[in-house]
Amino acid sequence: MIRLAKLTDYGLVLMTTMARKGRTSVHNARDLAMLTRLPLPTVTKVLKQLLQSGLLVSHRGINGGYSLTKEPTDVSLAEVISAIEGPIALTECSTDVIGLCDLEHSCPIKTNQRVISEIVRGALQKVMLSDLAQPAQLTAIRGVDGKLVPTAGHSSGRVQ
Amino acid sequence: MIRLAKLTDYGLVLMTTMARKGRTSVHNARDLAMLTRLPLPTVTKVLKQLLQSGLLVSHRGINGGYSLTKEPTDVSLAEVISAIEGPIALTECSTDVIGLCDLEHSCPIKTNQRVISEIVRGALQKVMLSDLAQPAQLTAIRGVDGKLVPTAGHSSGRVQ
DNA sequence: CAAAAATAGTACCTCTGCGGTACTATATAC
DNA sequence: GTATATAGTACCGCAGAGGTACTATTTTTG
Repeated sequence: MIRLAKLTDYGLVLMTTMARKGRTSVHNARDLAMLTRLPLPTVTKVLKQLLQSGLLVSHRGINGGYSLTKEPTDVSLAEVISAIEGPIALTECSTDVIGLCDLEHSCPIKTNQRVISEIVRGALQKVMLSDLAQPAQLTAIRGVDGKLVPTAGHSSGRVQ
Repeated sequence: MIRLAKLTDYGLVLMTTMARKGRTSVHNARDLAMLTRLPLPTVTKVLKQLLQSGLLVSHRGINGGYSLTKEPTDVSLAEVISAIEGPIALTECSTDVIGLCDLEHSCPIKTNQRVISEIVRGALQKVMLSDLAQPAQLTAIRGVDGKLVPTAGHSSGRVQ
């Protein structure tokens, strides 16, 4: 339902937790599992994915662990999300992969769906990890055009 | 992967197809299946869901069919999407249902995830069915703040 | 050098829910 | 009354998410 996968959610929790301690501090999987109250095997799995996407660096052996490769202010939610669940695309049609859809050549809204994906992706690129790490301060967010937009009661909601 | 379900995609195709013919024209399931090149059983299933959500009105018997309840300019993508797959929420935590998440009381980013969902939902509420029905004319879209934003090459994409 | 502690990588299993199909009931036009 | 359409329900198969287990590798420490 336009829903992030659970593992992605966990990834956001882990990245946020690490971001709070600063880029240079090292976190091992066990401690992160304790802090986040998530099961250890799941935590290690997600950390491996974040590592392979380059969002984390690892250090093995005793006193080893993970740390952020970039400052929390330089990591967007879009990066974290796509690190775990691949490219952000609201429909298969909006990826560049061909042959996935029978309607390939006749789909009437293909181009528009790319637009939709762009809008969502753009919104997620505007929110940084540092924004999530400081929940109390997030009362506004940069809109698609980069300007600040209040997050509460924003605009004409016709739906729900 | 932050992906619309196929059925939702079909819903958008069907609604767009109907929107092109205007609000008052009646479409039966068989013709819509032909037009969209989608399997008839699937088309009828989606139409039923759109009907129950109030986006369509139906007329039974010979010469029966479906038609839009509102003008295409008054139907947002958010409405169509939530009609088929329920409330737009990027994580279970951002719905109002409680008891879904073990972290309920300790989740460090719960409030922020609501914000993320709001941003995405807001973006989808800004795009109307009439925008999708006229693909060639959609070169800009209203941003989160309501201002027009070009859809091509817009802004600093750090990801992908 | 050996043991302990951490990550790296792979493989596997379970189970939800999406996607698709079939069937029956009901309403309407002629 | 018959043909044609929608209304509603129930069912099935399967991909993929979520979770687990096991082994290999690296590094610190005594």
